[in-house]
Amino acid sequence: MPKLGAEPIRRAALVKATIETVGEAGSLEVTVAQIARRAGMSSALAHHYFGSKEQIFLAAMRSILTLYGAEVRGALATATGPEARLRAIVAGSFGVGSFRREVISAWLNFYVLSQTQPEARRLLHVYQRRLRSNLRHELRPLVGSRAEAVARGLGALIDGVYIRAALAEGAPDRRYALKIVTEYLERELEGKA
Amino acid sequence: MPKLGAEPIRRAALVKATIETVGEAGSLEVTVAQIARRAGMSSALAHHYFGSKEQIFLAAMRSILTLYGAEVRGALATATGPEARLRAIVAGSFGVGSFRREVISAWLNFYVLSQTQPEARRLLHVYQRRLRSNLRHELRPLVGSRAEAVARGLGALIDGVYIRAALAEGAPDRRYALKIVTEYLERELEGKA
DNA sequence: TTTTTTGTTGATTGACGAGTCAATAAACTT
DNA sequence: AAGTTTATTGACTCGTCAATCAACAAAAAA
Repeated sequence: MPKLGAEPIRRAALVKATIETVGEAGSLEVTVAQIARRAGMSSALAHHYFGSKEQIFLAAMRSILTLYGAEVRGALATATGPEARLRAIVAGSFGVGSFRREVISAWLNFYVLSQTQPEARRLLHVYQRRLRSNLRHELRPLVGSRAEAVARGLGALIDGVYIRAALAEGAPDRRYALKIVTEYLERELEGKA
Repeated sequence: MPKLGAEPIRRAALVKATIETVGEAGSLEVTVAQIARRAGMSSALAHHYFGSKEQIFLAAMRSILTLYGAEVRGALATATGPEARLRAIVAGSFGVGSFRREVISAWLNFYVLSQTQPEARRLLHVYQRRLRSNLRHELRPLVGSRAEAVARGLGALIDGVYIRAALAEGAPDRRYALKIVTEYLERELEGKA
């Protein structure tokens, strides 16, 4: 029963289902059929819209990165001054949308995918660069020449906290994650002014 | 042509080949046949000694974690005093044996495996706890009540630096990795004494 | 109303890969 | 010498899964 204009809805449903399925399975070794079933359609339809499993994964990854970017931008919107903006970037990185079990787990898996998949790698690089550039920009007036190193450290720490959250049992603790990264930031800023 | 006492040699060869294969492929989706070929034997023999692919992976993971532990202990052997010991732990974490392309990549993949595989998870937990406990122990006299938080931060940062190295192209830069983590440590220690 | 476009799926294909097995052979035991 | 244990592999089984296809249905266009 074709309701026209199904394509965008189907695609979105598949992307959502992919993140959930990969997140729950904790692995990319999920079948297109599993994803499709969760999204309420046949695997044939999933192939019809995305062409291949690879493309489904890439779409899911884009979705995660877009969500992440949106949360950072959202947090940044109301922040003025370098320190506030740095805090906003960090807070945005642990936003309620991104810092969720399945999303974290899916993110980790897509991270691994980036080792093999050129396009996945590209996507990840774009976001890493953007984050580092944002951090560096706000850090410059506060820590001068150390900006680059601190930006890299913060980036790595954020990744590290994510990866650990992926392995921890129970719901990931946003507050605690935030605290760790924020304290790092504060230590680095201490000798400022 | 059975040379007796082949078992330990074969097992070691398979473990080594597994790390190399997984590291190069950047994925756990490698076949037992690939691993076995690289180790110079048939896939049947690999199954004969390990029983299953899963067991092969676990053996490889144990090997990585054992190597890591050995490097940390090695660095610790000559260090006296909390600060020197902390530096040793960090340095050991980026030892020449562990902080190598294939090993890092394999490590990342086994990390992901830990989301699914109970035994892999257990192994990782053991090592994470040991690291944190070591760090905490040396941190206590230096930062007091902050020891726990700093230990967690350091652990996460080390993981984060590893994970980023997995994605970076070219040979991983030990010196730079070490610098980032060491500086974090120094900042935390600054207000000491 | 015929035709085209869009949506949808069950069934099938084709490849691949983990794990098993039977067979072969060299060494070691009795 | 006969029997047992250890080493080793080619061939095979069996399941799984990505991807394709033929076919059907409803809406839109002609």
